[in-house]
Amino acid sequence: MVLRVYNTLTRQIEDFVPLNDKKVNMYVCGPTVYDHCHLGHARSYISFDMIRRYLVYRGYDVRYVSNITDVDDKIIARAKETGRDPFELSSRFTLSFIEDMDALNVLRPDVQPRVTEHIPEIIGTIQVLIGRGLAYPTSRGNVYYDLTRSLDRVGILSRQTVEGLLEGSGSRVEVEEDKRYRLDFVLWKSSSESEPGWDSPWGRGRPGWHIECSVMSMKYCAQQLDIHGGGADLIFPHHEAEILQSEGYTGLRPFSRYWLHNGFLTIDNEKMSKSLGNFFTIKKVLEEFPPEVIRFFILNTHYRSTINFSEQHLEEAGRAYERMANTISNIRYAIANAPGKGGDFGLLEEVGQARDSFIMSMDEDFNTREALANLFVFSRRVNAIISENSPDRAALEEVLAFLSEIDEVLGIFGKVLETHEEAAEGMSDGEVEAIIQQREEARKARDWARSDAIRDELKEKGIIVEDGKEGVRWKRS
RNA sequence: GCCGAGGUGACAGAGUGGCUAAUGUGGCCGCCUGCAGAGCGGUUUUCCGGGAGUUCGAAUCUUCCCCUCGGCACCA
Repeated sequence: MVLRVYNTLTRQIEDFVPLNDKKVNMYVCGPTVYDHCHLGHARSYISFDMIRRYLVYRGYDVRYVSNITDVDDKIIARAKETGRDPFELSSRFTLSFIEDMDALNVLRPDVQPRVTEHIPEIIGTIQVLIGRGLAYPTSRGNVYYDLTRSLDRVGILSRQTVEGLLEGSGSRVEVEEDKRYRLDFVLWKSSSESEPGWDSPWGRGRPGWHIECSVMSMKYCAQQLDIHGGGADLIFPHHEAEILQSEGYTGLRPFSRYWLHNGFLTIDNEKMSKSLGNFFTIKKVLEEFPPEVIRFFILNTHYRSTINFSEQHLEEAGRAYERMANTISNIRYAIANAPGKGGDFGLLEEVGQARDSFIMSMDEDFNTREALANLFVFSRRVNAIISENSPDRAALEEVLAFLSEIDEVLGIFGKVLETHEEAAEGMSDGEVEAIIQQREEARKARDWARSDAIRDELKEKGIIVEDGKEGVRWKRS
């Protein structure tokens, strides 16, 4: 079976063939840190995290680089508004971002370069572009990319036409007076005294928005990438500018073989925006929902589709997730009571089929939605086998091992799989067990009133008691 | 204006030429249970935006129409 991915460059699903056999160089545009990250960021980085994890699962040697843009006009503007130092602001939100990603179980990139630590490289790259006649400095200390040298490349990713752009952009964007051509984009921007800046051959200034990704991806990945990812909103102009800059610098085409873009996240069917007042930060949502549910919710829609967020949908996802988690806990209880021998009652075959269908779904452009649907089918069958038969321990452990195998990709079952009923504040496991023992005695005596009272009491303390065929089980809610 | 995505059961959301159109949530019924929970089974009447076409066969391809959403020079 071959992995197939949707390539924005060709607008088609293609076989995935890296430049270098099993080696994959992957670069994903990171955030501009001028505020806490929102759910849209979560969507994007969870998607690419999943893609990265799946590539590893399929045996690729992945180098994953994702930047942090820590100097930018938005940061400067926000710093001015709040009277803070721009660097203090950006480092604060960088930490916040990393905190959020850790919470969401997004694996850290192999390299996470910051723009402010790469100013010399950026200046060097711009110098080369000027040397090649692809960029020009102006008397005001700005440097622009000369788009008239690459008009044939405009729209290569975005499918925009020069005419369309000229028509559309004029009304919305103030044209910088020192630009030669209206569509030229800035590589280096001069800074005023009060703005952060670095010395350069063109005077004190800072990098333009697109150049940093070109520079850092080439430095830490390769001159030609296998995968370049980011949100769909970055297709134009950001990624197209990156293509022009990078290819202009290296002379190699294509800059990236595959361009992958995740779809938007909307709130109640509207774009998330501050003016609409429907702006959700990751931190805010984490206050109400566990991270694995947020992850499940996001993976429960194909990464390219628009995903519509609402509390209701997240609650629904929580219930669906619970179903999976219950299956895992059913398996564990079965293991605790399983005979050493006795056969697998078809479990091993189910595992084999589940693995095949997982790979089949994921191979088709990372169809996590279908993969999860298959997993629910698997889950139902396992539950049925467990409740009707008594498969032996080895078979049950095989099921658990499979779930933890695919969780290397999904990253949602960690808590349920790895920890036994985790220690919580209040009561120790022993104390809980002791109280449950009392209830067992009451049950034996058919004192249902007392038995139910104990169960209710424990529930108030966050302990859920369930009576099963094999005996009592309990968990912390 | 230009570019793009999409309209599938109560809701969410896969499927993109061919068995009774996944899966989850919700509703209803049943099994199990002292009860509850979890789980399992069943069920939720014509669910594929509309018309025309291609085809033995279309949610899936072509075409027209209607509607929704997004991008358009520093938003993941």
